[in-house]
Amino acid sequence: MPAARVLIDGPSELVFDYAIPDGLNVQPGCRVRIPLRNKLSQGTVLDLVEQQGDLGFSLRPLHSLSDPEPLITPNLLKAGRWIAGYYGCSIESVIRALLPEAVRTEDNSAKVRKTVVLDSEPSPEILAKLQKRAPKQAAILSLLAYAPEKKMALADLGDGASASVKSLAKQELVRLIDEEVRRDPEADGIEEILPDSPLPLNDEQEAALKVVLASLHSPSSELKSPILLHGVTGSGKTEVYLQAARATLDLGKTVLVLVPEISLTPQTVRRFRARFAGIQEQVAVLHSNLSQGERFDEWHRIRKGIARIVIGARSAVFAPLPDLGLILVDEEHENTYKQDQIPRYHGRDVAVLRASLEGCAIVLGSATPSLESFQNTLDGKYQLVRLAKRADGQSLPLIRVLDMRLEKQKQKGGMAILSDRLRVALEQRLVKNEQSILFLNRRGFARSLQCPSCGHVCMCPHCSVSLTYHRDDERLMCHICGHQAVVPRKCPECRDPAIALQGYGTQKVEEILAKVLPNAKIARIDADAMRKKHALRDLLNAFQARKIDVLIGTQMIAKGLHFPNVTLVGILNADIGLHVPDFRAGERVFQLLTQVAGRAGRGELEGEVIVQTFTPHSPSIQFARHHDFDGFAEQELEFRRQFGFPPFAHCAVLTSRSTHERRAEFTLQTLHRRLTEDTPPEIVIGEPLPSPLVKTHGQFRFQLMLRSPKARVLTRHVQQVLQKTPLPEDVTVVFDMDAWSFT
DNA sequence: AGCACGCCGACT
DNA sequence: GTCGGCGTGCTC
Repeated sequence: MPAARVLIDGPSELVFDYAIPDGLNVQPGCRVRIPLRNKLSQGTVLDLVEQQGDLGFSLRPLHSLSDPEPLITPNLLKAGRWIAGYYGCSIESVIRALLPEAVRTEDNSAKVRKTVVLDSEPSPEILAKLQKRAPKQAAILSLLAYAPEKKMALADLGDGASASVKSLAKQELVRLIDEEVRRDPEADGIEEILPDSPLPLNDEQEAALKVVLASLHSPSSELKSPILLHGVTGSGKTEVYLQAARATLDLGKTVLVLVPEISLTPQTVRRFRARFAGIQEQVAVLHSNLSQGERFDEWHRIRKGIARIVIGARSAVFAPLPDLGLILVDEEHENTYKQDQIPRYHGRDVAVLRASLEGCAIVLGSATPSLESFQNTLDGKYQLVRLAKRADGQSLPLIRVLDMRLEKQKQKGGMAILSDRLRVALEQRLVKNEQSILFLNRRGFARSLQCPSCGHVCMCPHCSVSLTYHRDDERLMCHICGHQAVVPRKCPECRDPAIALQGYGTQKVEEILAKVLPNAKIARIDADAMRKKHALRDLLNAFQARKIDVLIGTQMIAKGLHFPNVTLVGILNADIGLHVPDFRAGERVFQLLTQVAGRAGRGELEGEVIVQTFTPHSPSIQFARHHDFDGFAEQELEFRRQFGFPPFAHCAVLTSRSTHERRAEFTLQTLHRRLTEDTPPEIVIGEPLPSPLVKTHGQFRFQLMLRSPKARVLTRHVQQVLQKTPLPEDVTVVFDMDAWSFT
């Protein structure tokens, strides 16, 4: 007799076997109620196992099924096991990601609305009688007669209608039912969606679509390998996605669309709903900002096959779609696909795994592919498809690189924030009534507050960073932990009142611009300006309607935006991020410049990009300037190969943190010592060092980099050491496989 | 002696 | 997570 191996809910990672009572159809992935001690608990069936040998006791039978069918499909369960092994996290933590809280808790249910239904028209006699005796009831009946489907929500019939309805129901003139209503996450505030139809494809798009369709139709194996769609900004990747999605639906299969962040879901949803206007209700949205109710509804609509297109961020990779035919990963290079909490999976990589388990087609799209994905095309593991031209035939924007060292000499004593060239270019756009975007990857007004006589810099008391001055609320703020402080009148150390602002951020640029271009309408988009709900949407709408001339923003404006009237993009300080101690620094700068530059010239008008930098000859900047992805990739891959960095090895980080500096350091040193004993030969272990940002949120952090061409070997080795090393109290150790951030 | 409290291991 | 066993130590 097989038993059910059950993972019990809760943080303790308990796995027990239970006997299966007759007549219960228990499958892996089922949610079950099980007796544990003297109480009932809930759990997830991981496996059906043959009971082997004598355990010395007989298994307790499981109590019942929470849901009649398995909530986790076999493929998703397989993917879950893979994630646990690959990233070195507990299967319980993965199941949590697989089955959102809203779905696993039993007391959630569909939202119902009291609805009044009119089954048949009342006879004129009855109506006449009611008219006299109960005019309110008669009014309700006539309202219902004209309502769509002859039904209305009780709440919509106005205050005090419920007594009348009750009476009508008693006379069997109407029925009162509970109708399930969908809590639509994207219903709120979205303008009416105008249906559109497929656009004609150019040759490149046609060829790309053909490759995707071949993969979609191929029964298996070779042609199913992932497709990397490298399409320059404005090349019309989305149109290829939309037509591929249509073909998938026509096959009776379903589509999963992943976007890098939640803020990008509405625009993607809008495009899919417009294209699939007749079947809008088949488009579901899934991301971590949904309310419990919305998530419950969307999840079950997906599982039942009602929603056949799912659009969402990282966590949507676990959407329980039946008959998955196609996965689209948009902007596949984005770091936001990496989850920074346990389980620390990479959404794109899990998508690739899922595609292979489901035997479905997968397209990774980007204007700046990650070197990992690109190397996979060189190795023949992925297919490479290119869109080198912009869809509308426009050329890519002209990119000028401005040496700010010269500019600084010119503007003697000035901060060299806005070059003459950029200022003139902005003025020209104003005259021509065209729009501009200025990009600066630092918010706030001034980077720090420093005393000119003693050199003291105002630091965050909890983090090893300087506090940023924000003029809006006249405060010093920490961008790591959010700590706020008042601005001191004089130096806290030496009492010199000459303490001064250093560096600049978006707020300062906004102020300078207001002076330089007094007639321009200027707006700023960054985390501070967007604190209000819908602020981003409203501002982008205003920009679209040309009510704003110049948009200043941080990386919030770097991706996905499409504004045909933007002909100038200025990048104020392209160097930020170039000098961080991270082997991906160059790749990141190249991607950012290319993406931001891509916002220019997306309509009829030609675009121009001005890049201000203190290191004009940096390869990332030069390759971006020439729109030369291949050149950049070739050089960067050579460097990565030489030093054994990704994509030629997997890179993991082990971090220890504690409020006690010495304890964190000592713990990591101990782990390092143990890791270097009996190390599998392919693993390279770095030195335990303080993190580049030693202190954050009041905790000291030390880290250790490990590399290996084989991810599983690395994870297993680290897990083994972690398991047998007791950690001192107050020290947390984090293992991050395929880590993306090293700060 | 009787009981409150906290630690720790087991839970199929 | 949660229950219960057990040891400690305080109070009646």
